[in-house]
Amino acid sequence: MRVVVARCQVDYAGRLTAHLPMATRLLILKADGSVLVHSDGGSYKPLNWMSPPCTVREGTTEDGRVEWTVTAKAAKGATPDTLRILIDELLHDSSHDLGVDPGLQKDGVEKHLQELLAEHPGTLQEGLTLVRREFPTAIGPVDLMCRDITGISVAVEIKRRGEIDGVEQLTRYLELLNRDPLLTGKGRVRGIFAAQEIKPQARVLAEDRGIACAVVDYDALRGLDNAEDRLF
Amino acid sequence: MRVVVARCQVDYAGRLTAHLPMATRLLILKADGSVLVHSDGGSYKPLNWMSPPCTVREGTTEDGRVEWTVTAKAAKGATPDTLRILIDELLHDSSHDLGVDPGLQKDGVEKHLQELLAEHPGTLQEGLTLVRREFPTAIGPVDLMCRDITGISVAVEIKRRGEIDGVEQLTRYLELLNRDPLLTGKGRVRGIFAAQEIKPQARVLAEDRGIACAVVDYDALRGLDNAEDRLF
DNA sequence: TTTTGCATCTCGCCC
DNA sequence: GGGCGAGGTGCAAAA
Repeated sequence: MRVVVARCQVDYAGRLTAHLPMATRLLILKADGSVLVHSDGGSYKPLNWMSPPCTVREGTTEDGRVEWTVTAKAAKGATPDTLRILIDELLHDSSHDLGVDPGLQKDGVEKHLQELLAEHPGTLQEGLTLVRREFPTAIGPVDLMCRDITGISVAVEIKRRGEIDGVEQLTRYLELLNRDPLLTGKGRVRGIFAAQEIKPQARVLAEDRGIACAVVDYDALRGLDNAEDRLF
Repeated sequence: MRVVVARCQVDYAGRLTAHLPMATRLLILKADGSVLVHSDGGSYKPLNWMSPPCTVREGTTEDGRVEWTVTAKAAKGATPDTLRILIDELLHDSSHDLGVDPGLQKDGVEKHLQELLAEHPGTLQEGLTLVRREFPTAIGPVDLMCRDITGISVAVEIKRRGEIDGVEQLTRYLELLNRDPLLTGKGRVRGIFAAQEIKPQARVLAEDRGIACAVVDYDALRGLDNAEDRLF
């Protein structure tokens, strides 16, 4: 990895064109050829960049300044994306051998929430029992298929943040599920939209379509789980 | 901006928990307190990070190693996100004054496509004329509201890539627009789904709902525009 | 391999 | 400040 601080000007041409006027920035050249251009603010997104696979060519302009030309591997029949970095003044330049990174270990995303709710469907609605997780349909799997105390089927869609498109998704599932006589024997399939946070518009749309909303407390669910673990 | 290369171990606790085992990485501390942890590969996304606003506190562990604790500004009533970086060996450490960045100038995204189609609605369908761009409705603006040769209103949704959620969006608009007697005078409002590329599933859904699909040639439209410029 | 859907998404616009 | 849509989205699991 090469780390450079330089006064530079950057031009990108590809799916869009973008231009960065001359200013001091941090330039990172990774081992795979990818390049990042960072300023001293903003979030993790660089001002400009080139994703791998790509190649960097170091050249010199007519007036003797260094210019890097980063070229992406061209897609079939298209002009490849290019990033031109014109360097006016080099303030720092160092290279480092980082080796291969062992990678990130994550925990606590939607899958985990689904596991916890599959273990404790009763927290969504009194008496609800699990039929199966990832219940397959022609347009994709329903997160949880359950049955309520009266035997009616209940489809549960789980999101971390409940927004309007999640309600649309559940609506499509319900439309399809309600054509299946095996599921509608005891009455029309109901829907529950479960999320750690449900946006107002999503709630309105869900209620308008007769879909129940359930706000899920992740920490409390994890607590339930740990409590049971201690019993066995 | 401080640039550090170090053998380090990183732990994040917040919306999820994540752990990075001890390895050599690039650490960037920006002027606003934000921190990025990069490996020598992947794209522009860091392995781990903390977004501003946040603060960094440099401390020492019992065994004498340096540890940075990055704490995000806490959301109301929630435990704040934290990032702990334990440094085993410092391989590089330098600070640089970058100043304020003048920022990125962009050109050529969806807005431009919308402008071009607003100029040339006839390329979507013979005889189509523009009523207005960003036609307001209660659930958001319709990209283009047009009228066809028979006087029927036509709502156009424009996407760079046409996927299923775009069809859903247009469907919601049409549902609403068709309740307005001012628009339905000459017949039900029709929909056109316009994109540079339309995914098969989106096409099927659109046709199932009586929505026409239009694949847009961005370069050809730009050509039309330039040709007209030359006439005046 | 391509497609699909989530993300500690980020970012910008408009209310 | 919150909501919503777009992104040169990135990313990984599934098909």
